[in-house]
Amino acid sequence: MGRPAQHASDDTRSRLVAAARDVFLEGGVANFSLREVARRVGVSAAGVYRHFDGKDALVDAACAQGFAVFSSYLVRALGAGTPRERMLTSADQYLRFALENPRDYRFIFMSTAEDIHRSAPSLPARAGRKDLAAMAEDPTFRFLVDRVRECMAAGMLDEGLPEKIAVLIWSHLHGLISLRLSGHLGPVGDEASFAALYRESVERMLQSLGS
Amino acid sequence: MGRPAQHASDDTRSRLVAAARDVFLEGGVANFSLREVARRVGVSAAGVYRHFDGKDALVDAACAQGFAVFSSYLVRALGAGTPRERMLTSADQYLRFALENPRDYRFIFMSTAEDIHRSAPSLPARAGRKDLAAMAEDPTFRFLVDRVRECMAAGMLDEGLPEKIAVLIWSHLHGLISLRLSGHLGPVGDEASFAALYRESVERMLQSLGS
DNA sequence: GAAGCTAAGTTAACACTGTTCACATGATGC
DNA sequence: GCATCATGTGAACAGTGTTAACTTAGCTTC
Repeated sequence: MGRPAQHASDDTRSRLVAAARDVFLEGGVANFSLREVARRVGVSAAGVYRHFDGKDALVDAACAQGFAVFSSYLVRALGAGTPRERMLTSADQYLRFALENPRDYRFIFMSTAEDIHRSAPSLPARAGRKDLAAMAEDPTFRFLVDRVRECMAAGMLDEGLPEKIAVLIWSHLHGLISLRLSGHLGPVGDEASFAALYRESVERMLQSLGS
Repeated sequence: MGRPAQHASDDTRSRLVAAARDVFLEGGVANFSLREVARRVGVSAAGVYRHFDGKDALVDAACAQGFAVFSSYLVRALGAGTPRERMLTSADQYLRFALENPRDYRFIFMSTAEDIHRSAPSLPARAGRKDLAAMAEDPTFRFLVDRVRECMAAGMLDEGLPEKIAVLIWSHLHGLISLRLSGHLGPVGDEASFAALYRESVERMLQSLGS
């Protein structure tokens, strides 16, 4: 509160994450270079270490900002009138984000912590860390659970564990998008017809989960 | 045929891809090092270039071998008796492969060409390359389309474009597995209960697509 | 105002990486 | 016997992440 400008000149810090984001979106994970980011901001490579613990932390910060953009897409769906419309619009926004920011989407949902960081802890370690407690904080999941819950309350989805239904729906959406983005879904054709397939698939999903 | 041992001593070549696979599975994409592979085989870094065009080609070779392992899982499903059993067993084998070789699964289905290679051509370029023609050769997709087709012939799936149905099913399976592997599915709990959710989900899917 | 402390930056170095080049060497074919 | 060619080598280059020692500007506190 009254503390006098704790992070007064974090200007370069934010310029670093902005540049990191640029570099990242231009070249992907493989081409990401801490030195290149430093170069663009006009600071020495070592200088970056005054603001971040290292390359990984810098990438994390860039990712966090990408996540903020994603949230801005989802939140627009809250403007819709009925629970059903909010659910459908959420799915739409989810798709829009993926198609308009494919690299961000891949980075957030298709890359694992192992891909990004160099440490390679085995799966159990990650699962143990994330299970239940930490997972409840995943904003994407919470958002979707909320949509499911209000659809249940409105009677257009059968009662049940909202988390379980949310998993089913999210998996389906993510699966379609993920396969599309990774190029395994060639025959679907252009973007418009993929979007159509996506919407058709969402409707079918909701219908099959309703009474 | 009669050509005298064109690749007589490709022994080191195959040892290179074996070592590459080891290194890759141990450390993931980020930690993969051509020099490390060369070191393990007992060859100089430059020597690798006698057998591969560079790091990317080496990774490609390792990936191709991983894909062969994947095929060996799928092909086991063909032993089942009825079309329905073959379909369900295929889904089971798909899951088994993913859970027993999570790194391979991620490498094959969750990483994009951009993640692996350093070049970062925009999405349209990739889509153009893979659309329709090349896609028909994707063994995974062909396999699944076959399963769908014979289920249609057996009357347990409604008639329609098998490719379209295959996309729906595959997306669903992949979505579940992908979210599980990337740690976004914490609350589902242990592996056994995830497998149960997976199977339940497959049944539901088939039922909703049947007459 | 002088002294001291801290945040933010520097340069230099280390141990890596992928890649290329000029060179050795051992087997093969004529 | 001699040339060819695949297969290997070592040295070098440019680039990477990271660390250490050093400067410097700004603020606090006597």
